[in-house]
This record gives sequence, C-alpha cells and structure tokens, in this order.
Amino acid sequence: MSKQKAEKRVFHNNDECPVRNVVAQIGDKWSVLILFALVEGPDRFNSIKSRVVGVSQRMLTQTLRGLEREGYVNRTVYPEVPVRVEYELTGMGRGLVKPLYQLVSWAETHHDEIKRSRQAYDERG
Amino acid sequence: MSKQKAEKRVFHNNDECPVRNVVAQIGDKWSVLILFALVEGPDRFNSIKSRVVGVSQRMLTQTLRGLEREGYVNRTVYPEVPVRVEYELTGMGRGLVKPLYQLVSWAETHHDEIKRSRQAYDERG
DNA sequence: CGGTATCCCGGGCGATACTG
DNA sequence: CAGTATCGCCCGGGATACCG
Repeated sequence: MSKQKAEKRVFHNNDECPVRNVVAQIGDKWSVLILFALVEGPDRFNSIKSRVVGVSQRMLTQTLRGLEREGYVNRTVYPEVPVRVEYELTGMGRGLVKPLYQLVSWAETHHDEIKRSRQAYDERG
Repeated sequence: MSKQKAEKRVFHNNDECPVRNVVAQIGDKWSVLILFALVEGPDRFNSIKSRVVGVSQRMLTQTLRGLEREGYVNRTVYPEVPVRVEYELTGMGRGLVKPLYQLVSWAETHHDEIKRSRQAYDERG
C-alpha cells in the first residue's frame, strides 16, 4: 500500500476551505467583539457602537453586514420614529460563539505566558 | 444596588484585551493553516511552504516569526550542509490548537448552512 | 437614529532579486 | 535550503460629509 509513513496533509486557503472560511470572517478587527457583545441579547446599532470601543460607524455597518450574510446575525428594522434597528444572534451565531468562548477562555488563561514569551523573544533580539 | 438590569459589557480592542490578542495573532490569512500543518509533527521550512498552498516565502517567514514570538512554535537550526531548520509546536502551541479544532470542526459542520446563507443574502440584494 | 458616499493614507502582502 | 531586502500595488479602515 503506497508508502509506510502517512503523507502529511496539504492545506489550502480558498473559499472551499472551511478553516479559511471561518477565520476570514471572524479574523478581522471587530467581528468577535461584536459577536460577544450580542451574546448578552439583542442590541441597537448605536448601543453596540458605544460598547465596542473604537469601532467606527463605517466598520460597524460593514462588519454587521458580513455577519448577517454568513447567517450569524439577524437585522430587524422597527419602523418607528426615529427608526430603531436591532441586531441579534441567530441560532447559528449562538452556536459559533461557543467554540469562540473556548478559544478566548484559553487565551485568557495563557495571556501572561504569552506576554512573557513575547518579552523574552524581543529581548534576545 | 444601582440598577435592576445588569449593565451590558463593554469590549475594548487593544493589547490588554485577550480576545483581541488571540484574534490578532491567529486571525490573519496563514497562522491557523500553519499551526494545523505543524500538528502532524515537526516540519521544515520548504515542506511547510509546499503544504500550505499559496503562502509566499515572505509571509511564511513572517508568520512563523510571529508564532514563535507568541510562544506557539519552536525554531531549531541544524547546522548541516545545506542547513536544515525545523519548526514544531510548543506545549502552548498544542494547547492552542485544541480550541482551534473545536472552532474548525464547528465550521466544517456548518459550512453548507453558511454557504446557503450567503447565497440567500446575495440573492435578495 | 442608522445608515451611505467619498476621500485618502498607511500598511499588508505578493513579486522579485540577492545572500550565507 | 532558508532565509533577508526592496519595491510597489492594493485595500482595509479612519475621518468626514451627507441622507431618509
């Protein structure tokens, strides 16, 4: 049967790669923070904007549109005056957040170790 | 005690935020693919390069340096002729990969659903 | 209030050439 | 083989102005 040692996997970086797909969507500056903000319940545009510190109007709109397109977020317009728009996680969005929490929890646990590693790396040039 | 309803969390995007820290390092185009390639064992520069399809020499070097700085990857030089350089996951790197697998596993499970959501979104304009 | 539209700069990143 | 060095393009994303 061919070789004795298993061939090592090859990794592609395109639209058909689920790895790349998810990282491409949530790997930007704001997506994860916005998803986490919405975990606490539906929220309005300007409220999200004030809670996700530093996000510009342009990037908030753009990121929410992306998350909506992937199916992680629902957008609901209430035609009041003035208009009210609420964003909330979909079922799939809540599903995504779980492994994200695992990741972030890991990151928090190892935050100090990472900082020390950086410092050591920088010191030895 | 202050308000009845809990205040919603505020999310920052800076170096002190573990959320941002981890996403900033692994959210780029190549880090996750390279980490996954190294799960299968130590590997040499050009071998990684051929397995992570599309990565340029420049970006592979740069990404590996970043992963090494965070403490996820070890770099070992064997002064043979020609020189051989091996990269391998550290203990922390192997630790990081676990929640990443959870995330990617989730992504693979929902890949079709996401694709359908995109299509629906694009069709309704 | 919740967006678009436009301008513009810095940097991410690919291509290419060179090196120990 | 495993990198650095340099150039240049593209575009992410901030700032600002305007709109339903």
